[in-house]
Amino acid sequence: MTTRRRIGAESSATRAALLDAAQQLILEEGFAAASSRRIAAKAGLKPQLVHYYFRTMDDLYLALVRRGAEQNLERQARALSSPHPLRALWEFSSDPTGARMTMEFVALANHRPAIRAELGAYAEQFRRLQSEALAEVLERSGVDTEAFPIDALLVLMTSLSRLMVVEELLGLTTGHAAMRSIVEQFLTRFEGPVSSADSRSVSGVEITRTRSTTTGGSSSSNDALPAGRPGA
Amino acid sequence: MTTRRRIGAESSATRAALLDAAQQLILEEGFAAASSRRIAAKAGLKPQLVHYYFRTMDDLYLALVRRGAEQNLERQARALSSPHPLRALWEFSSDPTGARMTMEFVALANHRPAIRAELGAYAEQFRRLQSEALAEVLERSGVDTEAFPIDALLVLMTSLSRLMVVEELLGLTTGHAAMRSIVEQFLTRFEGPVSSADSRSVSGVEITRTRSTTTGGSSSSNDALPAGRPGA
DNA sequence: GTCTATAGTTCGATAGAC
DNA sequence: GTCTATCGAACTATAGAC
Repeated sequence: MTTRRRIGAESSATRAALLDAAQQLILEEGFAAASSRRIAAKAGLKPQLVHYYFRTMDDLYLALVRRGAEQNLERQARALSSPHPLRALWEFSSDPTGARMTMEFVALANHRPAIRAELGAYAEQFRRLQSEALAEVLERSGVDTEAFPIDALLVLMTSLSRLMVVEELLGLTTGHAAMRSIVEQFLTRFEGPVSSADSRSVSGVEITRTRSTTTGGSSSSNDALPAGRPGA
Repeated sequence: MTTRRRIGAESSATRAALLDAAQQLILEEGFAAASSRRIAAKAGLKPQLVHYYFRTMDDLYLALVRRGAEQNLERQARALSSPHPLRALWEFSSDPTGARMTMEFVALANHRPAIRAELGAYAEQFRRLQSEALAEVLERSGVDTEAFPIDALLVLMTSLSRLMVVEELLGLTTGHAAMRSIVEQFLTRFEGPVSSADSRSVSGVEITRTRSTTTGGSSSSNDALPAGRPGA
């Protein structure tokens, strides 16, 4: 079926550089701008190299989903094991860069079955991870998981953070301050007030969106698509 | 500045047919598929007509935003004036077709300033309309708007309906049933149980997504982009 | 692993005849 | 208002030399 053609190794630094460039382009100008030519140009490489490492553009996008998802699974695991998992989770999924990246991919997934399948599978993993990690923590905290199941709480937190990020992109902030204050009350009630120790370092959402050269394109060098599960 | 060239009247039936075709294409295959050539083909017209009615593709997309937004403002006004405005609002913003259309446009807006501005403006209008309409109703219903301001409630309802719709597109439904049952409790508490009279007829979200010919392309003939405000 | 060369599409947009 | 004709650009993907 598929025309047999040489394909570069997954471990290649060039390949990683191409993925980095693609990610940056998608974030800055959307998928329409992430063409093989432009990706290569941004990475300082020849366009044909894109097709050497990825048979089709879909393959490239898929690789991007996988890489981002793996990074996020790790980050989320760290967040969930913090002393204040709820708060960490909230901040994690409130990261604008991650939300934007997720948005782009979900829109793409809507019309590309292969990407939808991949994204859906990871989304389930993300939620399961959250669910399991919070189960014991919340029982202890005194949350009434009878009236408000953990999975529902996760849906709630995810949806709120996602929507607010996206609305802010459009310049719409009506009701956001009030909503954030309510969330803050909730977080404080079950995990105590903000301690300057958490947040930042714990959630690990310190996005370096400004890589443009190729130097040192190791697998951990790129930080976009960092927030919550893909699903908003 | 702009090259002067003839532009067709806004009242044209052909123009409406082009917008219909574009909307359908976006819904089915995303913006990437909504090219001038493909839009014309779907409408059974010549590609050049697209540029006769719209100077650029951005102009066409903008016209689509405007038309959809106006339709939605009307629908939402109807929903809000129903005997059960909260429930009507919930069902209105839970419509999958509207959510998908909004998603596409938000992703586009993210990288096209003109569209972002237009979408943002409408989003504000939508929320203001919701806010004003619910103000009196809720005070009466006994909702504690001190602890939970109306605008925050709107953010909450919008975000929940949007996220669940999108997640379902990906095949992820964990926590949805539990969340819906909680929402249902809330709605029942303040507006009573479901009466078969509301829903369907009131929210006006009876989508006719299956137009493919051009016949009768009046301005009210197309029903996509029907749900909630654009903002998720 | 990276290069040159290139086939084959599709795209947005315009000019000008009817 | 709709048509024919067309320019110039961008795109995905492949073959084959180095």
